[in-house]
Amino acid sequence: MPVPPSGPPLGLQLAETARTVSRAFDEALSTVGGSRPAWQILMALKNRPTANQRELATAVGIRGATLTHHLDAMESDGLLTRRRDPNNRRVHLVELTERGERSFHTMREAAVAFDQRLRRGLPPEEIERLSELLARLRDNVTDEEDGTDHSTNRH
Amino acid sequence: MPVPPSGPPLGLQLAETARTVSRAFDEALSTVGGSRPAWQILMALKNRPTANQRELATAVGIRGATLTHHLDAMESDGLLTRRRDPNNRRVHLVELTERGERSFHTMREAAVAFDQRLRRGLPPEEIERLSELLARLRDNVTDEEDGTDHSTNRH
DNA sequence: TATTGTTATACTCTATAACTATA
DNA sequence: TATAGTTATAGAGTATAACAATA
Repeated sequence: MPVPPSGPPLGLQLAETARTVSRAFDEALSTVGGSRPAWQILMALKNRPTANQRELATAVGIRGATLTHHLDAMESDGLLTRRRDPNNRRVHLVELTERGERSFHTMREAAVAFDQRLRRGLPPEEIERLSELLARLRDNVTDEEDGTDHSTNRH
Repeated sequence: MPVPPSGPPLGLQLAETARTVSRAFDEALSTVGGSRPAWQILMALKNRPTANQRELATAVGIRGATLTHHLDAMESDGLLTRRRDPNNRRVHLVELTERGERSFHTMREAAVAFDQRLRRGLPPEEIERLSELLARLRDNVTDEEDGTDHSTNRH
């Protein structure tokens, strides 16, 4: 079985980078009292105000029960409210509070600062290139049209 | 406060890519009965056979207690043995068993296959470039010589 | 019955603190 | 006392399964 001659497995480098960077990113957020899940949920809410939870969970990439878990914490922190949709009382509309707005902006600043740190020494073309490469990696790992059998229906 | 004009925060894209790719990588390993921590520990062991646990933990980037946790599982799976170092009986030497060797090779194949999937459509120069960019990102996030105050002595 | 969300429970990875055994 | 490792415990993030409320 021919093995690619290229150096250390890309997957490994990537996993390592992923871990290192994610850790630093999480830490940057927790410094301002945030967390990655909260940040992603807040962003999803900014994109679609008064979203229901199914939409949110999908946007954030987690399961409904996991979302509930985070929303409970964020609600008791006063970042958001949940209320029934009058049109369909099964649906809970999630909305940001004033405090949630402020928290979002604070986290956004932390994320931007983190970005600047991350970009140090990388000219814009490189950033652009990296951005494309990352998108490509996501696609490569998400798609399943490639002949080989990963019998993994995405969970 | 000037904010970089560039699109979606790089940190976010990266976190998202990291999560997606890490998840897929973890799944690729678990398909062959492995896991990321086990894989990293096995690799560290291949690099320095009969390492002690302090060295291993450092190589893998986790705490001693966390390593013990994983080693317990791997030992009861028969992948490795721990025995006292006769020269310094405080030290536990960790060594791969036959079965550990096999497991390593299986995981390595899974990692290589994952890599090929990850590389799809990326010519070697791009991979090389990506590899450098990733290293750069790790450095940017690991270093602390940049004026700003992250009072984070690396844990 | 189907859909939306919650509750109960558990798993994985990680960590800190207190402990044991050596030195 | 200092060092190597383990045990006890906890916390964050995630998941599945069973449930309640609504349609």
